[in-house]
Amino acid sequence: MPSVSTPEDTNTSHRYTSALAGDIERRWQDRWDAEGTFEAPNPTGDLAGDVSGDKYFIMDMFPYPSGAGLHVGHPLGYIATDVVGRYRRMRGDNVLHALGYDAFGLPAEIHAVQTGEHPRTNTVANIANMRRQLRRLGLAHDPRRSFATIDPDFVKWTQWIFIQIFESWYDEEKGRARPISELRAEYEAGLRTAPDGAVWADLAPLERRMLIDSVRLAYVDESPVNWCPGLGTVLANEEVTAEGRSERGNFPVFTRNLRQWKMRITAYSDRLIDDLERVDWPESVKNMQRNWIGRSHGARVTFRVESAQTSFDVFTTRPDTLFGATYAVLAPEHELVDTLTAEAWPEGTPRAWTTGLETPAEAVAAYRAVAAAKTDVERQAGSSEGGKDKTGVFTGSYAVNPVNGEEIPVFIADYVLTGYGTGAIMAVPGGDQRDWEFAEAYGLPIIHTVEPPEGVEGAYPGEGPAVNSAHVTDDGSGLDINGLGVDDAKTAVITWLQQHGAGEGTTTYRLRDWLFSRQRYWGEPFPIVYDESDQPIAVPESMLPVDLPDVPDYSPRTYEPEDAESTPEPPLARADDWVHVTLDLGDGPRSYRRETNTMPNWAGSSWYELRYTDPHNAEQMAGPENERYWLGPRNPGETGGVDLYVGGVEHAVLHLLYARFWHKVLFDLGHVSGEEPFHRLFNQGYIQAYAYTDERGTYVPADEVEERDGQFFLGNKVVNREYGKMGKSLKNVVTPDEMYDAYGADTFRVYEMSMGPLDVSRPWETRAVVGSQRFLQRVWRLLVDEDSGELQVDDAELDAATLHVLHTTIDGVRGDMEHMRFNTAVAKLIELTNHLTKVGVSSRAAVEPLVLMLAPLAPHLGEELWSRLGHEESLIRTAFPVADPAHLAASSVTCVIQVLGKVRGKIEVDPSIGDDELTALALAEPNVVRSIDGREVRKVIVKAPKLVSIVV
RNA sequence: GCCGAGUUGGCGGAAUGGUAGACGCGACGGUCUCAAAAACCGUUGUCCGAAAGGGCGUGCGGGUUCGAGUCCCGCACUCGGCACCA
Repeated sequence: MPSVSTPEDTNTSHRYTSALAGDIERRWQDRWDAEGTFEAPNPTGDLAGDVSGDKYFIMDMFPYPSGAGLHVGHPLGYIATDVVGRYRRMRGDNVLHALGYDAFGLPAEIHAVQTGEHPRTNTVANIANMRRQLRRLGLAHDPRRSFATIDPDFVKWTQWIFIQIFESWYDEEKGRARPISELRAEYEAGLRTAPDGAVWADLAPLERRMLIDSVRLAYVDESPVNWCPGLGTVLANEEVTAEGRSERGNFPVFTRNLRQWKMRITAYSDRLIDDLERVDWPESVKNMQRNWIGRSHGARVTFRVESAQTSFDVFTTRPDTLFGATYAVLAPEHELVDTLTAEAWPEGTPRAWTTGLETPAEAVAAYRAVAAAKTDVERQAGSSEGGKDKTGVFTGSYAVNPVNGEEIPVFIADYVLTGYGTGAIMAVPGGDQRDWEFAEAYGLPIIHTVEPPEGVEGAYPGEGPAVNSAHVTDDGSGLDINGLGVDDAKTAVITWLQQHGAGEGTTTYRLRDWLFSRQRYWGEPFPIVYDESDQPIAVPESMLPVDLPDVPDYSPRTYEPEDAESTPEPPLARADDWVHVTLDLGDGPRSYRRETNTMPNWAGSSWYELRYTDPHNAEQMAGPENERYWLGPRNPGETGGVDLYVGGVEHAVLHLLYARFWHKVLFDLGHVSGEEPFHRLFNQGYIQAYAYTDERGTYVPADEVEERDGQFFLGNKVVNREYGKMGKSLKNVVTPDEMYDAYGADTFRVYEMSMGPLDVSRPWETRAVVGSQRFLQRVWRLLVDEDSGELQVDDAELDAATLHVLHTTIDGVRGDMEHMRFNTAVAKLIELTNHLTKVGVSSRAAVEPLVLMLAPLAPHLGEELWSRLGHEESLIRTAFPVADPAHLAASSVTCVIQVLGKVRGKIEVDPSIGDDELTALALAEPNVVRSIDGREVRKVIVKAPKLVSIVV
C-alpha cells in the first residue's frame, strides 16, 4: 500500500486541503480553550454554575499513558463519545465529558528499572504527549476536570476509600456493609457474640482485634494465591488466563500459600449478579460477569462415615440424583482425607482401587504426592477433551447415602477441586459425564435416576422423570421421588434433607475474594501501619496521602519465570527509613511498621467516575450535591451511574467488576447516592490492521507492501498477510499524527465514524480515508468559492425535492445520533451534500442545517463554516435541526409491483393514492401484464403507496 | 463441552417481513489538461441477451408467508468468554 499522501498542489487556493483544515482546526482548538467552551458547570463548589437542562455524563475508559503513543485505533471511542457529547449539547444538555489518566502501572515501572529514572517523570512526559495528540483531535472535554491517578490529591482519596473498606464489614442480615465501629459497639454492648460463641468481655484485647479483623471487607489473609515469579508479584484471579498464565506478559503463574491483602468482594456476589438486571449493558458483558461470579444453586448433603465417626459435606446442583450416588470423592487436599484413610483395605477391595499398595495410607500418600506435584494446568490437562484418564484412589472408608442408607466407597481424585463447593462430591455416574468416566475406569456401579430419552447412551444430565429414586421405610420416613421432573425432584429432596438434618439448599459461587496487594513500586501505598502485635491499623485521614518513598531501585525482586519456589519481595520493603515510622495515632508517639505492598492498578479506576464530578474537592472525594447531580438515580428504584460509558470489552470482568464492588460499598456506607457506577455501557469494537511477514516470518513495513493480482508484494517478493492488532513490532502502526498531517483531524474523525457500526471491529484502510476528505471538500465547496474564498450562499427558497431530501436527512440523522449509528448518519449527510451539489443549491436554508448536523462529527469545519455564515457565537449550543413533518412526505413515490413475489414493474405514484386506483395502475403496467401472462389473478395485496403484490 | 456475538459484491459496510447491496474505497470509462495529478461526471453482484427483459444471488439444508438477509427448526464455520465448577 502506498504511504500516506495528499495533494497539496491545487489550482485553487481556497480548497479544503489538509493544510487549510489544519489551520482551521488549530484556530478553533485555541478558541475553545480560551473561551472554556466545554466547561460543564456543577451545582456547587469551585465549578459551580448554571445547571439548567438535563445533565448527561459521558465517560471513556481512561487510558494508560503509554510511551509508545497512540495509533489510529485508540481514539475510536473518544471520537464517538465526543460526537455524542456535542450532539447532546446541541440538544440543550449539560454535558460532563473529561478524560483522566490511569497512570500507575507496569510499563512505567519497567522503564524506571531500565533507566533509573523515576516512573513519575516518564509517566508525566507520556501524559503530556498523549494530551497533545488528543487535543489535536478537537475533543470537547472539560479540561478542568482532568486528572491522573498518580496525582497526590487523587491518591489521597484512593487511600481514603481503602480505609472506608478496611473499616467496614458485611452485615449478612441487613445485606449491606456497615462501619466496623458499629460492630464493635454491638459486641461491647453484648448484643452480639463471636461466631465461635465467645463473649466479647471474656476476650483479650488482641483477640478482640483479631475477631474484628477477620470480618473486615479489606483483610490480610494467608491462603493460596497466584504467584507470578516472572512479574515478581502476586495477581488476582481475574488477571490469570485460563491457561494459568499472567494476562500481562504471559508468564507462568503458580499457586502459593502467602499472606496477602484481599477485598471481600464475595460478600457482594448476589448483588453484583442481581443488579446486572438493572443496568443498560451489552448482554455479552453481563453474561461474562454472571459467568465469572458463577452462582449455582444446589444443596449441601451430609454423608456420615461411621467407621471414622465423622461426616463430610458435598455440594451438588443435582440433589434430585442422590439415589444415583454410587461413590463419593474428596479432593486430595480435603482436610478430612487423613481421618477417612482406613487402617487396612476392606475385604475384597478391587486391585484397581488400591493402586497395588499395601495399605490405604500408602496409596493415599502416593496419590497426594503425585497430585501435589502437578500444577493446576497439568491436573486439567488431557482430561477435558474426551475426559479420559480420570485417576483416583480408594480411602478404604465407606460413607452412608442419607436417602437410602447405602454404603458407598469414598475415593480421593484430582478431578475434584479444593477451591469449589465443599471440595467433595457425591458421584452420580448415571447423570454426570466425569463421574461416568471414573466409574467405568474403576468398575463402580451406575444407576440412572432420570429416565434417559430413547437411544441416549452414557451419562444423561438432562430433563426427564425420576426413576430408581425411592427408599420406602416402615416408619414412613423414606423418600420417593420417582416420576417427578427434575425441578420438583430437587425441591422434594432438599425438603427431605432439611427435615432429616442431612443437608439443606445452598448456593455456591465461583468468585473468589479479590487479591489486592502487589509487590510493585509504582502503585498506591496502603494507608496501613502495623504495631508490635502485627495487626493492621489504618493511617488517620489527616495523614493522607501516604506518599511513595524515593528508592534507589524500583524493581521488585524478579525471578526466572519458572521458579515456583521463589517468594515475593516488594521494593518498598527495602526503604527502611520509610517503613519504620513513629506516629501519634492518639496514644502518643509510637513506632510502627508500614505496609510495603502497593495497590493493584485497578484501584484508581475503581472510583474515578466519582472524581470527575468534583475534581478539586479537598475535603471530600466528591461533594454529595455534585455526586448526586451527576451520578445519582433520577427516579426511585434506578441505580444511578454514568449515562454513557464507552470502552473495550477487555475489562468485562476486571475493572467493571471491581468498580461496581467499590461503588456498592461506598453506597452502603452512605458516601454515594447510587448503587451502580455505570448505568449504560457500550463496547466499541477495535480497529485492526493487516501485517505482513516475509519468507523468514519477519514482519515487514506494512506501508511498503503492494497488492497485485490478489497477492501481496514487498518490492518483487511475495509476502504473507496476517490480520490482527496494530503494533510497533508488527510494523503496521498508523498514527493519528500522520492522519492530521495528511487529511486533518475532521477528516480523520469522519472516516473513523463512517467505517462501520461502532461496536464492530474492522480493518484500518488508509487509502479509504480520502473518501471522507472528498465529502468534506464537497461541503466546503457548497459554501465557499474555491478561487476567491468568498462565501457563496444565497437566500433562495428551496424546491420541493430539496426540502424533502433535507428533512428526511434531518429526521434520519437525528435518529442515528440518538442510537450512535454514526456510519449511517455520515452516509445520509453525504447523500444530502451530493444532492445539493447536483442541483446546485447553496441556499442558507439548506446549508445551515447541513453544517449544524455535520458539526458533531467534524466540529472544526462546522464551527468555521458557521462562523463564515455570519454567526459570532460557537455553534456548540445551537439547537440541532428538527425535521418538519410536512416535508417528510415525498411528492411522488416509487411503487413496486410484484408478481408471485418477484418485482415485475415500478410506477411513480402520488403518495396519497388509494388502494383501488393503485391496483388498477399496477394491473395495467405492461411488464406486469406480460408476467401475469393471462393467468387468473387470485389475490392482490396492496400496501399503498409503496407496494402491490399480485398472486396468480 | 457450555454461554454469547457473527457469516451480505473485489474490500469496509446499508437495508420497520416489502425494489438486496445505501454510503464509501477500489476498478473501469469519460470531462478538463501538452501530459499527469487533483477535482468533477458516469458505470460497476453475477450469468444469458443487441436491447427489452430474464435466470441466479445475503454461510448450508429445511419451514412459515403473496413476499424472508430479516421470523422458525436443524447444521457448518469464524470470533470472544468460561471450562474436570459437581
